[in-house]
Amino acid sequence: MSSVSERPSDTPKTVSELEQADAVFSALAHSVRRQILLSVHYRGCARAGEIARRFDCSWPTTSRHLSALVESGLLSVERVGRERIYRANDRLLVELFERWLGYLR
Amino acid sequence: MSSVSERPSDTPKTVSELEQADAVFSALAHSVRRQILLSVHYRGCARAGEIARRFDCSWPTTSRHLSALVESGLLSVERVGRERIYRANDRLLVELFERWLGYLR
DNA sequence: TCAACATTTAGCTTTTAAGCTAATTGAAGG
DNA sequence: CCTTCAATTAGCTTAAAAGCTAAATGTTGA
Repeated sequence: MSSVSERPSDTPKTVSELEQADAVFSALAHSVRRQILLSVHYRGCARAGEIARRFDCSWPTTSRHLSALVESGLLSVERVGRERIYRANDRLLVELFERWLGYLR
Repeated sequence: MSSVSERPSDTPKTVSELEQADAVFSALAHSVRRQILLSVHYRGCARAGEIARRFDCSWPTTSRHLSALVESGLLSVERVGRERIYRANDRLLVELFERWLGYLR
């Protein structure tokens, strides 16, 4: 992980960090995705079908929200047989929000 | 501020709280808006022109980003003569992120 | 092997967001 | 007054996101 010296520790560091922040904030911009994220977090893990059943939109639409969350790094998937199990990567969001709380003080 | 009883303190409470979260997360979804927000925060306050000059996009585009930030509650404006002075409402974002850190634990 | 199942991908339409230039508003100062 | 200046609003185009249904993929179990 490259990091430029002479820079205060409370500002964004690497390009990839910026790109990831971008992906994460974009993923969080949709209410259904935020609900999915919290719901997966609270359960520990969830199959795609469980999640899809819980929302008003069609399964393909939810499926796309899931991909967006995975691409942003907020969720990860594991394939188990014909099912896919989603898990929340809490660390990523915790670190991002703590970094921002740092900026704001 | 109305709040329903019998509800765990670490879940969203009111409709307006949900709506505001929605507005805030949408506002944060654009990289330029995040930069504006942090830059106003660091300076304490800034005139529209100072902000507009600092970004690649046209002044009207920046102006719209500013409105989005104001509508979300993340910035507030004060009119002084023919200038408008923007200030960051840090509390809002701090509270939102702390609430989320609460959800994630 | 084949039907049933879980889920995603394709392909499409509609909505929303982002950007620009030109026009407008409204205050300041000669 | 009238010009200049700060900034927004109008009006438009393009691009991106969100939603749907139908088709495809890949797995399981009879």
